[in-house]
Amino acid sequence: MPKVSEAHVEARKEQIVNAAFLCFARKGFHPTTMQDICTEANLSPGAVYRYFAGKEDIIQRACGEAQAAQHAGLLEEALAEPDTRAMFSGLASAFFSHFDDDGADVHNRASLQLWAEMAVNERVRESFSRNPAAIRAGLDSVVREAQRRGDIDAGLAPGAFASAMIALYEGFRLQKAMDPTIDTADYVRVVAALLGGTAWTGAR
Amino acid sequence: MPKVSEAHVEARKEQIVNAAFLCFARKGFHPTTMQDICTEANLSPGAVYRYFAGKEDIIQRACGEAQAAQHAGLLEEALAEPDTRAMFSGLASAFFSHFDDDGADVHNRASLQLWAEMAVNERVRESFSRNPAAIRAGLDSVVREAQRRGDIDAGLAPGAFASAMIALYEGFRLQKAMDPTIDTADYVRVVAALLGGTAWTGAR
Amino acid sequence: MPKVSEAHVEARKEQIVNAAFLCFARKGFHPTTMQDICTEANLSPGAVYRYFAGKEDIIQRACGEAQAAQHAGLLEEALAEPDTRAMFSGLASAFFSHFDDDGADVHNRASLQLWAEMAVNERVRESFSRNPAAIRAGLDSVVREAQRRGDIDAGLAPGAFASAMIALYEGFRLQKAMDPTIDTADYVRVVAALLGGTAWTGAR
Amino acid sequence: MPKVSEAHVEARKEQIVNAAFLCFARKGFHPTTMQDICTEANLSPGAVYRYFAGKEDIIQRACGEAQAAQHAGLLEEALAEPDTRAMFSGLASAFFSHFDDDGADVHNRASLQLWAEMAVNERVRESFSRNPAAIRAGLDSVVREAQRRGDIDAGLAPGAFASAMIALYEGFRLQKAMDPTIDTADYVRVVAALLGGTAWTGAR
DNA sequence: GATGAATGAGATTTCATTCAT
DNA sequence: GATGAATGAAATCTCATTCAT
Repeated sequence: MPKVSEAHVEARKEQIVNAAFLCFARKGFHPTTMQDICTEANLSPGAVYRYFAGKEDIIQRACGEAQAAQHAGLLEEALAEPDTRAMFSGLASAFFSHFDDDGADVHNRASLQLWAEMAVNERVRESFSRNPAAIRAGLDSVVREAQRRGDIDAGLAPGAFASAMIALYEGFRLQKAMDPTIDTADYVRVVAALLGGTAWTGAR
Repeated sequence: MPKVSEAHVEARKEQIVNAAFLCFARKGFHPTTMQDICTEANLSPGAVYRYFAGKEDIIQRACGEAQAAQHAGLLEEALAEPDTRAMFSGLASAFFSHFDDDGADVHNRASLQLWAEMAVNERVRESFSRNPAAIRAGLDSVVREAQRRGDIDAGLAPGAFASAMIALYEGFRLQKAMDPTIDTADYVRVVAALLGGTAWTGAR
Repeated sequence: MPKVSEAHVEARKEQIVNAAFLCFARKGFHPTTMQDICTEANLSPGAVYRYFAGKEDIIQRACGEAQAAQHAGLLEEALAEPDTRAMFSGLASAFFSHFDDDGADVHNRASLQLWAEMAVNERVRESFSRNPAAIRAGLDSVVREAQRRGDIDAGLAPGAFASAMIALYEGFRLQKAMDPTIDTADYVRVVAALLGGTAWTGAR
Repeated sequence: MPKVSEAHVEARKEQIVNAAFLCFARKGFHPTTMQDICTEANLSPGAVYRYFAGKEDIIQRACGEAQAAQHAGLLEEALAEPDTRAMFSGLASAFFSHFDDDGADVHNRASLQLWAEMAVNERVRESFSRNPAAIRAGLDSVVREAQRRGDIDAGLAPGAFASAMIALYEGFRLQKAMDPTIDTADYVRVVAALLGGTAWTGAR
């Protein structure tokens, strides 16, 4: 009896969060009304409030969803790759592989809402800084390893280099959110070339 | 009648937009109330409505402000620089020079709000896509020039390269908005090195 | 879902319109606030807005109510009466029969508000000119019939005669709205006498 | 010095009241804003408040204007006419003579606003019941005189007869306010015929 | 568990009125 | 005297949340 219930509860929560996620991507957090979410989820307000304490709560959960794709796991894999260029281009491929999925633009727009909210809402910022921090730490290790191997200029600050990698990732998402027709493959090639030192063909 | 007005009206609008800008950076567009703006501007609601038709109108003007710094003029200057590396590092310095100004973090947070709003609000998107488009076009020219000189791999799509440059810029702003203590100088060095081909020190 | 709704919705709308009607009669359309209506209806603002789109919408419905009494049906009955005098006095009795009902003065004052609004508000005028037009057409037929029978001077314009009948009706309402103590029975006698040619006792 | 001033003051008041009158006829009392009046009068709010204590005050004065035409003087003249029919038709002509003047429809619509306001606003009602009362009294005398002469059925209540005369007057104005194209001359003929006993051509 | 009608605080906006210039 | 910018109370309307059924 509790087992069924538990599954049911999770299913309902999922249903609501998905609906909310869609609404947020469409209108942003604040312009989205509870009614919007209820309508999208085919549920009554009362039902929604059985599963979530309030709008804030739903935003939190939906934001978690928005971040879910950014699995830090990739980074450990990357470190195992002995060829630095392969490591970088592998990372680029892995990170950008979802950008042409179905619904990726929904995800990108929602992600933007999350960034904006984090900039402004302490609670959300605290909730969601853990994952980015982990990724940043992972990238940091990757950069240090590349420097240790002598492939990346040891004079560059590893943290700043990691920032640049994050910027290449999130900054592209920004642009995709504005115009989903931008070509991802071309972009990935540029990123791999920049990191792998093959973009520059002039004099060293 | 016109004696006081002309200048006075502009001053008042400025005053209100500045107040709004601050509020937006603090709370985001939608959670900011007219009352917040009035309080910040030390003005009554009636006074604000003498100068702006409504909240939407203020958002528009404040967004304009948020973009103002992104002067396309720099790009024409850059094209005149014969040394490609100098061109890139000049651009990087110029673009990032405002990131440690007083109030830069306010600007960054507000900028994030604008991105989020653009993703979601057709009107705002239309109003503000012109400037980014101009910058993108300018960067495109810069990249093509670098390829013509043989300094950048001609096999890379210039538009994608421009996207990467924008990502390095906006993606850093994202991170600064979350954590203003990130070091800008280190970051600029990394960007210049990536673009100028000096980051990679391994085998070509 | 439909079980309660159907009837309940209508009942609520009725309740709100009745409350509004009372308020309008007391203070006029524009000085009546939504809060007045809510208080009178013992409902919260949110509840009222579930049933009506706004104040304008309520005014429309309340105006419909204000007109409801003016049933064009009477006129067809009247045409069937072969004696012209009986026809006129029957009409007079029927039309004025509601003037001493409970709440008639509320109705009269509200009616006045409607006239004033119609004079000034295109939308309301368009919504409510249909019923008066029908009544005018009906009276026109009545007058023509009386002329055909030779009881009313054929040289008089039927439309103008109909106007006079309307004036005797609405003009009395005006006076009742100002002073509800005016005697209706006396007035009906005068109207019947004027129309039936028995008021004048001098030389023909 | 005080003489010029006084004339000036009166001229300004006139100017403002006229502007207000026009606005009231266009939009009604309450929807008309002070700004509307100022604009129409080509005056600033400050100037208007020098001459009137507030909106209420202007409404009062404008209402006075709306009534001004209804000069009780006509009634004394009427009593002097020895022929009752001539008396009635003279009154009708006199009373309705202004209905085709330039600006009569403005006046009619404004008049309607006044009636509506009187029904609802004690202060206005008190201010403006004097004139109608005088007219009613005058008409009463006229009716009694006609009854004394044997021309009007002595069994009819004189007050009710007077009410009918007022109704024929104000009720027509109502209709003119809705549709200014209604023919006045035709209507006056009907009124004179009704009162003078010539409308009924059937058996006595 | 689910529903959706109801609540009521609070947001945006208007406008009569004042007052420094 | 005149101006019109500024005030701020009040009006309309929205929406997160509750609760009887």
